[in-house]
Amino acid sequence: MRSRLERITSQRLESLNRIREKGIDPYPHCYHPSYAIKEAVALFERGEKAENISLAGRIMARRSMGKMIFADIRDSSGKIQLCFRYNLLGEENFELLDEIDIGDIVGAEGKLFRTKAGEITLEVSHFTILCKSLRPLPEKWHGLVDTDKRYRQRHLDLISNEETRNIFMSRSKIITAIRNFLDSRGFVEVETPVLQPEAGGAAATPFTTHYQALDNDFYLRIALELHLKRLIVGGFDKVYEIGRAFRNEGISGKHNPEFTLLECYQAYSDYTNMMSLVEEMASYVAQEVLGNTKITINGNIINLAPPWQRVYLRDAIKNYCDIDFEDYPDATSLRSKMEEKGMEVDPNKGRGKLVDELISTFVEPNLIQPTFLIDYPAEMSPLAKRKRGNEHLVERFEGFINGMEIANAFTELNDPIDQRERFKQQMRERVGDEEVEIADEDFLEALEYGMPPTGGLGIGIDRLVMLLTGQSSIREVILFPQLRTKPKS
RNA sequence: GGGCCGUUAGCUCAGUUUGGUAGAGCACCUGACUUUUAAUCAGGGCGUCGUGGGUUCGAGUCCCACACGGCCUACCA
Repeated sequence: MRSRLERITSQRLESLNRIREKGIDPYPHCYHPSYAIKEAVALFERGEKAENISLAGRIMARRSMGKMIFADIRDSSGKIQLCFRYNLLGEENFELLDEIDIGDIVGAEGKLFRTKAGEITLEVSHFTILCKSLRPLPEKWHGLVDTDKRYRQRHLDLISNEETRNIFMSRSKIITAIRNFLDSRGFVEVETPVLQPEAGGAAATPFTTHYQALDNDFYLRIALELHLKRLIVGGFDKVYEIGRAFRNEGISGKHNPEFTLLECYQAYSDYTNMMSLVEEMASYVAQEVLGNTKITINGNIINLAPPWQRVYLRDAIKNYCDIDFEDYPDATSLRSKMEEKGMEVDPNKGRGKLVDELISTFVEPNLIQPTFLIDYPAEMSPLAKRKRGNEHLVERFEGFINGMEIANAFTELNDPIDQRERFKQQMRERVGDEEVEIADEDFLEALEYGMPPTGGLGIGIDRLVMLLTGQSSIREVILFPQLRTKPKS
């Protein structure tokens, strides 16, 4: 027994053969429409002549009236209605329309007019089959809804759902705007290795791979930091990289194992300069992409315009959970205080990770308006420079918007002796199999040549896109999010 | 990793309470129609009910296991 799908596919294959029998190539090599659909519509609306124009796109709907057929086609710019008339096309061409289905891609020439109902429409004088589609598209009212299919078959999601198209158009515009912003300020974009002998620059579990040519196990990078700082040593005073980082950790609505990270470093700067950079960049990007620095999420109006609120981390934690981390100088005492508060605490966590837990549990959910948390405990941040006047703290901030961490930045540690000591301290204080910063000799040696005072910044691009497109799942802003392999049926 | 919910036609969904021949809309096929636009009208056929076991005279429906997905939770950005 044949399924519906098999019937439809075989009907379309028969149609394909009939097209070939007429001497027509159903898969021609190219077609050059004179306008994108949106341009053609704009032309017509301005009252300019729109005759002998050509358009191309996928057929999304078809309404046959007998001797007249309406069809909607869409290209990446927009949608337009085509009108095929028997007396204009002639019998042979009009009958060829029998072989054209929803989902096929066509080119059409003719002139634009406005129908009685007021819709701008191309009256087709000639058309060309550009690609025969063999499978039926998802349903026209609801589109493709099933999340599993939407992520696995993103092409169908993009064909069917305008919202999805808009999100990824926005994503592209956001990244372009970031590049424009940084380029205009004299930053140089670079590319550094994804495959690394040590996974440094953050504390996270890396993916491992084997480098055949070197007969060595390698890691996929978990951050961009160390190589970029080596470029600062090399004299690139303003550098950035937008690239994929990989962390072999949980998958959730806010985490994809491979994610896009922006890191930028500016010599002769400190973390206060990076705060200004973040504020200005975020509001520039929002203005460019949304035309506004105010965004609405979950009914909250969030204003990205500078200045963002600045709160000392110590004060924020005191404020939201009444713990002053300066009263607890080691992991043991802080852990018992947290347990006293009824928290279940992983005994493998060091003091830095414990403070991090206080932030994410008590503070982060409350930071809806853009907020910088400032000055972190030194053991949380082995790559950051100690705070002027308080050696237990480092000059670091994280930027939060809508209860989500967006940015992380510090005054970069450029004292090679302290840097070496801080790596050692990480290893010393490591408890169990806790992930900590790995000492990277190439990086340490570079620092010994001298790195100018430098401000550094990391921004999770996927999360920024979530924010600017109003999405609550990271999978909605990544074209092909990580999913388990489906078993073969 | 843990908890809850879900998986039925190419797509969107009913049907599961109370076991008794598998349903609708879109899409598709045939016919009518030269201003439709969720076109309309008449007719048509199409299913490994996620997978594998079990209970039963009989399972889409009840039970067990597994797979995949969603949300929450845990680690992290």
